[in-house]
Amino acid sequence: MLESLYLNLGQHDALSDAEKALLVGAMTFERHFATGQDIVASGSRPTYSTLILDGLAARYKVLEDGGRQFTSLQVAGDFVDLHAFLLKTMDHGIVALSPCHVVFADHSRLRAITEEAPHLTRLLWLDTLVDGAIHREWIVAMGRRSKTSHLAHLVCELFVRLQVVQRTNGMSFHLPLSQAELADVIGLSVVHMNRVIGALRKIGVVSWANHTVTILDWHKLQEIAEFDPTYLSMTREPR
Amino acid sequence: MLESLYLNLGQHDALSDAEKALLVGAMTFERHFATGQDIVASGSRPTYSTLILDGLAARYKVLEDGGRQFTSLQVAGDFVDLHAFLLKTMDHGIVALSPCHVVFADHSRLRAITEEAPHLTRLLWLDTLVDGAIHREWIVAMGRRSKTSHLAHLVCELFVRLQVVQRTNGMSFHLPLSQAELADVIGLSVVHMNRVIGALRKIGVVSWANHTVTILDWHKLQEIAEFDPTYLSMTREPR
DNA sequence: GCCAGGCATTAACATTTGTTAGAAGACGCT
DNA sequence: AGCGTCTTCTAACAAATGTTAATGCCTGGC
Repeated sequence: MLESLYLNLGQHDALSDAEKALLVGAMTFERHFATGQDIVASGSRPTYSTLILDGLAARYKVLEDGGRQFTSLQVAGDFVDLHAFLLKTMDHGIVALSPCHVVFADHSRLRAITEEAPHLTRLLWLDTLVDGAIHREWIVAMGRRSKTSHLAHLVCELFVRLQVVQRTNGMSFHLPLSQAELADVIGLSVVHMNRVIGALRKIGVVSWANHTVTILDWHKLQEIAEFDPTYLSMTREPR
Repeated sequence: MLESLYLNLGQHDALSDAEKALLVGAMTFERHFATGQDIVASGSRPTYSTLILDGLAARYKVLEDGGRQFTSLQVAGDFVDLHAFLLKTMDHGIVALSPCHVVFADHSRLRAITEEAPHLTRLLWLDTLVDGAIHREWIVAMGRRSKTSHLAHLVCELFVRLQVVQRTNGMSFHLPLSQAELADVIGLSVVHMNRVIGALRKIGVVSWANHTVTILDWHKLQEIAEFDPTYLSMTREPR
């Protein structure tokens, strides 16, 4: 059941069978969320962390004027709120952007892992560190890239992350985001989001229809995005 | 010597004397960096993590067109590259924005801490999680706040963080950043950065001269920024 | 005290991005 | 098939932000 988690953690360093067993042992019940449902509410103090088995979810904050900003996208194999294990209080919400199948890991059992399984603890820590690295890359994209480059970068990142957990299909992947939602990822108005998608299409590096993105020219896309996957730490080495 | 680190980690949960001793034991040599010097180079694979004892530093990335974006500001008591302990390869650089006094913690000794001191490990992990929370707040600011609000938010955040490590002076703090550097924090041109600072001054919530920021109206500043310090996890509770 | 260079500030203009509004298309429901 | 609703896409205009350039200020070196 935890295949996607093994793929995710395992891309950084080898996972032993004992460690896999500990992860399985940390899981409690499963649940399905419908598109648009909140998986974790802002301000809550969860006693479990949520692992996505399938689907797409996002962290977000809402401002007083109603503006919404997504701060991360989470795919299969991602813990959406592993940080809440130590941060305790959620300062943001997490919403399902597609039907999501998730499983909950008890904080008390995660704590036991930190007491007894140092290597696995480091891998879980690392998982949150990669989260941070992705955040930094997003900050760079928001601050200093053109919007076209930003979108191209997002496509590169999602493609690579989805590939790791075997959710790509050739050079295509499913991206169940409306343009309004995408605008809340990039930090744009819907109208301009539409212009930017149009620009990428016009250049001919991606086709984008029916919530399916197909990369037509990976090399050129990567060039536009200045995409360097180093920040995703995809090399397998002792950690 | 590690007072600022104790203040930083200790704001989240109590630190025992044994834990303080472990931290002291992890430290190797100290060093001073001049303003503008790189503390950690992008692409390097450090075998130690760097703790700031005094000074201001920043993580940054540089794009092909020469554009620079800071992804975080680091103050006394912050580990600037604790994440490199597990990420291994630096995907960004770290530069001193003022004269910096730092001390290096050996990765092998940090690793020993993860093997033997679970609670301290969780506190170090937490430190990197707060880093991530700050990143998310920056993403929200870049994507959905007005530039004035973004700057106000930054001032609020820095004031609170500096207060924790006792680097404020009443309602003032030292901010040794040129407007060009500040522009690389917010993601603006220098000219517009100047306009935005002018706007905050005009509203009368801060005075800003000689690299010293004085908050004249905290309540109003917080309101403009929609600043809610929850994300900094400043409550002391079992972790 | 004088000079050079960096920094802050302003102006004028160009470009990007947002807003409002509406038309056309897609999609589920009955 | 028909309907309503959400989504995509466009247009026209408004506002925010970037660019280039010039000015004056301040500070450190001589």
